[in-house]
Amino acid sequence: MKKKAAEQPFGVKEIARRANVAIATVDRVIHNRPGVSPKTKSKIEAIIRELNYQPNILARRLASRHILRLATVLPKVSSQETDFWTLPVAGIQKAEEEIKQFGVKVEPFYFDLNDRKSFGKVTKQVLKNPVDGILLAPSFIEESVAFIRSCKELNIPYVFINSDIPQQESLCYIGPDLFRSGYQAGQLIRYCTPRNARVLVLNISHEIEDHHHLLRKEEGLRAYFQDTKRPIVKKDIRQTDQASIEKELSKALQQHADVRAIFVTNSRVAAVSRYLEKKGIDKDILLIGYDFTKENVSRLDQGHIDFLICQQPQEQGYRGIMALYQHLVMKVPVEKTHFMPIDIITKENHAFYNCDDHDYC
Amino acid sequence: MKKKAAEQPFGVKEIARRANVAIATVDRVIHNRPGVSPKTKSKIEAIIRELNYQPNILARRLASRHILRLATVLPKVSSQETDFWTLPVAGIQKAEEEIKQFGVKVEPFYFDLNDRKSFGKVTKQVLKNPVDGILLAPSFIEESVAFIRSCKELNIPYVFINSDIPQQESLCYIGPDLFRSGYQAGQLIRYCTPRNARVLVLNISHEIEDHHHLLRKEEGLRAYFQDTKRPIVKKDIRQTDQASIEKELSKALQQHADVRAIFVTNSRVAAVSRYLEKKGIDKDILLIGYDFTKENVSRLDQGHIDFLICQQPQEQGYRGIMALYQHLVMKVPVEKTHFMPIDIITKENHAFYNCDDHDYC
DNA sequence: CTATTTTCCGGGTACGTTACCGAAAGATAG
DNA sequence: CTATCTTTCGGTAACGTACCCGGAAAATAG
Repeated sequence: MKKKAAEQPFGVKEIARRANVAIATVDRVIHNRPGVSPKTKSKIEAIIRELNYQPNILARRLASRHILRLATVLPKVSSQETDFWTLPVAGIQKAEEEIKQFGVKVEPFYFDLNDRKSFGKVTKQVLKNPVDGILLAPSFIEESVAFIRSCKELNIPYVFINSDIPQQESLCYIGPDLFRSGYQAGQLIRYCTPRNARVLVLNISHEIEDHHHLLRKEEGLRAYFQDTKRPIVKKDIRQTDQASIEKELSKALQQHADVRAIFVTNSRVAAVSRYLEKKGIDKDILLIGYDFTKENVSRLDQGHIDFLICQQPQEQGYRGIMALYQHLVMKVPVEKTHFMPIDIITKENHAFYNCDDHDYC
Repeated sequence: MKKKAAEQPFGVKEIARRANVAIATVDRVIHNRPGVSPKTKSKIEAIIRELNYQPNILARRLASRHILRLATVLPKVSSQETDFWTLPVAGIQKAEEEIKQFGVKVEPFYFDLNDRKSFGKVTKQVLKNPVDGILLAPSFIEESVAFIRSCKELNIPYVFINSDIPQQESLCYIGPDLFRSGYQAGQLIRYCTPRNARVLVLNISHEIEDHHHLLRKEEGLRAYFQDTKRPIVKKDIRQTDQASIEKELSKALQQHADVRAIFVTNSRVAAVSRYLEKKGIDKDILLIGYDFTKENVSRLDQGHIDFLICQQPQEQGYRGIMALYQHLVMKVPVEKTHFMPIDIITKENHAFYNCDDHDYC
């Protein structure tokens, strides 16, 4: 049951012995601190490479008096519009629970998705505190770019979650591949509707950045039907309240009476389903949308929504924090992109969707 | 950036001080070792409760000279039959990589799924070594029950993976909910075939235990169609080579020419798809099967299989090890069952299925 | 060449636990 | 009552790393 651990891994002590220096000196070169002559420094570095020295994380965290502070910058959870962000937040908390033993602390900051100014205010707030890493949902592109410029100056690593801003040298991106998820929706529609049934794409959002986000999904869908002559129409709805959605939707359906499938490019699909149910046409039109929100799941369960495409939101939060942790504590390189699986949720399987991370089972 | 950690958590030192004893004595009661009088023991225990003492895992692992040995008992990977188990093994390795820093070592043992005697031999082998925890795929029920009886006597915790033996006081079960996955298959079939198209259920396996395993899926499928008058036929195939499968399958299809959907209750679906392709009827019959094996994915990609139902095999391995780790190292209670999500894999999304855990993307 | 600064480095303590060794009690035997 | 064993406990060296402090050597100034 109990045995001595294999003494394979060498420590600073062995390095110091071989280099004929003190442990403190080895420590200095490991942390790239000044006070070491170039000669001894290179000698020690050579030995470190030779022994393939791997610092003992436990001892390191134990001896270190620091605590790592991670900040999350996410949209406020608004139960009225969509509670999508509750799940990433849950994942973040789970991650924090796991690693707080290791001296990591997570401090959440929230901005208002309907108020781009709030984003700037919150990010300014973040940088006032001492922070070692940032998890960011870059909902507003311009403001985000400005923010991460500051981060770069301060040498604070940041990871993007849920939507990406490419070429911004983030530590990594964690979230969906938007194009492929639209492509996936295309496949579901092809399987479940007649060959030439019309498809209606609905982008429901009043923020322009977010809109760009939705566009990629639409592109994916169109790419799937590229070679077929499937009729596809698109409708942008800029007001996200139920009444406006219904009005616009009604107009669109009047104009195209042959619509047999609706692809809502975000989590507002519940509002659409309510309209279809009211009109008694929810069984005639295939309805596909996004995200595992409470309301969406409820309406999926009642049969008013056919498919929900999800991207493991709580896992995104969990991995976002863990990526920072891996980078800052474990000092291991992290992959640049973590595309989440494209999960297809139905009435039948929703109860089992990541059931161990929350209370649905 | 750097600050003193909150000194909130009390350690053994503080406990010793308050109890007017030495640290060693506190350590003795913490580990329930002999050599402490009942009086001082209860006094120390009271203080521990009062302070809500949480041991520092890092210091504990650092100071401990022990290494934890976990054994995995899984089916051998046979590329000929099915390489299903490569993914759980990958997950296990990933977990080991993550926690070997903490003094955990994983030692794999493999048995032959086609030879129940090998199971007994391997498990005997396992108990010869010193082992602190076991991850077990209980493919052979009787033998497994005997094995875990020994484990219980030796007080070694064990977790079941991929298939469960209920009421066996395992630390936990990690794997699919078989019934619900069959139910899910029903839903896919309803969506993708005409209302009264016949469904053929294929159980392809020559081991009886395994068969019982498959039966639950069939039950799920039938449960889905319970109220409808959907015609369903079932065929058991006891020989798993391609020729036997084709012979039996051909017989079944001759007998029921109106079959429009085939539900293969395990990963042998590729063999079926090969037959359908050969006969040129792979486009006429909806084919649903299980598991993300290389061959299955390849044939899914070529359009010969329509859906694969998967249960995150690598995640199962990962979580299995982590559950033991959580229990043995972190000493936190683990949930009794981890039902994995029921993932629906298609030509369109397979490339994104847990792509960060292996090399498919 | 001496005085002062700068550069470089070693000693040593701390982090919270584990676990070994041996000492002081107490119990038992003779 | 002494000798021996047993129970109960305290002191303390590790574990591998971080980091402070002070001292020697080297560089610069005077």
